[in-house]
Amino acid sequence: MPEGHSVRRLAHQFGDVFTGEALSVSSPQGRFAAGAALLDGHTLTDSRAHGKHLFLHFDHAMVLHVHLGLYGAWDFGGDATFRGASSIGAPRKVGEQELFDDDGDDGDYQGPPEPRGAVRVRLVSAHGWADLRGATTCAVITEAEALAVLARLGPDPLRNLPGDRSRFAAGLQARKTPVAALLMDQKVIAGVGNVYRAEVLFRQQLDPWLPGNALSRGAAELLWDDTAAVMADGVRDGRIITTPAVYWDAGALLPAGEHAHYVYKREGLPCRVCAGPVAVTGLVGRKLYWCPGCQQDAQ
DNA sequence: GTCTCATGGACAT
DNA sequence: TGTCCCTGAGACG
Repeated sequence: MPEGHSVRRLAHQFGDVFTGEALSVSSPQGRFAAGAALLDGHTLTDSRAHGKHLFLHFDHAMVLHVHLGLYGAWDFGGDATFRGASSIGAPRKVGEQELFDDDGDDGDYQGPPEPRGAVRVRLVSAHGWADLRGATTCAVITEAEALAVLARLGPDPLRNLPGDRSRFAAGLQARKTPVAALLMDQKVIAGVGNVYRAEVLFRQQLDPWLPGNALSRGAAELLWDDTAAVMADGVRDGRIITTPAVYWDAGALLPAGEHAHYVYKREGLPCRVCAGPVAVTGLVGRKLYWCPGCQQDAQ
């Protein structure tokens, strides 16, 4: 899935291309027909992200709440006006990765294409369209219900509001759960997924099994700051890159070798720092990638 | 064609 | 801790 950085980019994108526009809302797949009818014809007034949750606010105080889950994705298309307004370029697909669809014919936009596959929701403005597929959550809720969703989420490092760092540090230190599990707990920190979890623990040289309450206040705050920094890079780049440029091939941004990560999906390969083999272990149902040499033996 | 896996999370047990 | 849901891509026959 899109971790928090992708959802933030999506919020920007909806703000840029659809805010202030009356939208036709439909569910080509049919599964969201009732929800679509509640929104159809209304104007998008605001677009917000918190962690992995996206909230599209409409002029009648109803909110489209979307969580992409593992497989969800949005894609976009439109005319020159739409593409010009887009912050991420359109047409685009934003899901597990961002793709540019180069079969788009800029010149003669004829409206949205025939829906392909299972399109849960389609939004259409005068200038463009957006399709949602495969989301875990897609629901029309009230403003109060949206606030309730926010209330059960932890601080979002991409917002990084005053007090968030302390709240995160306190959340870590209050529990004896392994720090690798706490980073995936959206009540502790919102927006981190399996890639950022593994990469940030490596960057901070933290043993994934270290209990939260064994971290010092300083270590917890550094973990927050590094997560905020690397996720902000992800918002800028539109992809998760956690390694510094020294590891990339000369030239463009990450060509041939793909050296974007330190440990994620690199099991068995030599660690970029200590050259020992990167390991993968199951932790609460997910795969945890880490370097025993750097993150355990060194402790 | 069929199977497996994936950057989640809710719920039951 | 296990099970189920959402969809599509790639590996395999």
